[in-house]
Amino acid sequence: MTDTRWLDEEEQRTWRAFIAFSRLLSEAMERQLSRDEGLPFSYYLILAMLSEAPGRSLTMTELATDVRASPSRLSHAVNKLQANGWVVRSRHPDDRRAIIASLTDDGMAVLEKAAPGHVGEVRRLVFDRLTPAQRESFDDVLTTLLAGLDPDAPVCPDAPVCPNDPEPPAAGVEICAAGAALDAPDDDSGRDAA
Amino acid sequence: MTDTRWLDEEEQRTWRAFIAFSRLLSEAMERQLSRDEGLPFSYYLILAMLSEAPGRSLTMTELATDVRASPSRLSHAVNKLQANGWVVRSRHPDDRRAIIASLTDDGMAVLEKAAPGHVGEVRRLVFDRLTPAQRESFDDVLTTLLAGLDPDAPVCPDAPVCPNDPEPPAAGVEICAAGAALDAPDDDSGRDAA
DNA sequence: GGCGAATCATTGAAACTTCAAGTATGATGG
DNA sequence: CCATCATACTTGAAGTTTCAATGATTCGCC
Repeated sequence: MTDTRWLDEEEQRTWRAFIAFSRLLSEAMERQLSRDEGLPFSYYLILAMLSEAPGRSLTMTELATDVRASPSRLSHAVNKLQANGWVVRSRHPDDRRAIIASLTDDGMAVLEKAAPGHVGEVRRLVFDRLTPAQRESFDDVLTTLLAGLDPDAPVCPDAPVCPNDPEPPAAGVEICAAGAALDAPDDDSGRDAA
Repeated sequence: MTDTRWLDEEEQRTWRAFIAFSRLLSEAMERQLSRDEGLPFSYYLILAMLSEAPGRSLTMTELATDVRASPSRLSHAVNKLQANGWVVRSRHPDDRRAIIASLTDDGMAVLEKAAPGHVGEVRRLVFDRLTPAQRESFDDVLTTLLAGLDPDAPVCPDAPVCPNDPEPPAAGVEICAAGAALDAPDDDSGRDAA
């Protein structure tokens, strides 16, 4: 117990900076989305992830994994999103335990409306302030730490988070709305995919 | 609206890595403290900040600023901590609007008990995985970004967060429990405050 | 001295998340 | 076939945070 290896002064400074940054940034993101769209960030993330999925659909379990939420949390959240008409649930054809959540057109519209403001905030608060070298170091550190936190993290090893072209142009609004969807007129094919 | 400057592929990868890291780490910290001490991280932070303050006391506003919580959030949290006997409230001698929150001996004991496990987790998940150069880059990036988020952030400019020696050896358990307090036998001066 | 604005803090309701069951379906083995 | 266990998901209650409204007190100013 007393053999704890405490943090030295520099480590402590770094740690405090991280805590502070992490809180302030997430609050800023929440505030922006909440103010402009009345949407919590975690809900935005769900819509974004669905928008990228083939057929804009995923099972609850897949979706929970993607947004890193507990099954319970996701279930409650989808209840809300469904009540808003942004997501619908349907049975899985092969496994009747599973439920498929799909983004509706209304949900997609909400996401497309929210994306620019959200991306603007990310850019303003983060990327516009970093030199290319800093951005690269940042990425390096995050990747390193992430590996230790989540061994099987499919986060961004080589391939991007989302298997984004095994299907017809998935046309999702990415977490930060890479923009693909905003130009893609219609993939509304709906689902064959799912 | 359509003139949004979207994130390029690298920025997007970095941003997703940050989101993932941030969530996973804070969940890991919460889990560790909750499992071992039944204490939410935000409460731990309040105790830690109080422990570093002169006389182990701060006004609610000062405390809220230090832990970066809203006044309301802090008030609710202190209600809980007070119910546990870890913090007490008292009137400010000079400004009767203000309330002084002070860490009790019981609260200090809880903090000292919780610190080693918490620090161990931080070390294991973060600092043990970074090279000195990485740690330094990380600090640099965080400092840069923090400056933009919180202009008047007294986070760690030159002087450390807490005015830590204007008084008799403050002997606090720092956020990461630098260890000072764990050796400091007694500053229990308690202060007129409590 | 006293009015109005700003500051310090608290409260209750609503929103979100977590925790501990609980239901239903699928897979396994006798 | 049936018992058993694992998986997929939901629910209700409890805990924490946010939001809007409110009570005190102090400060600036005439």
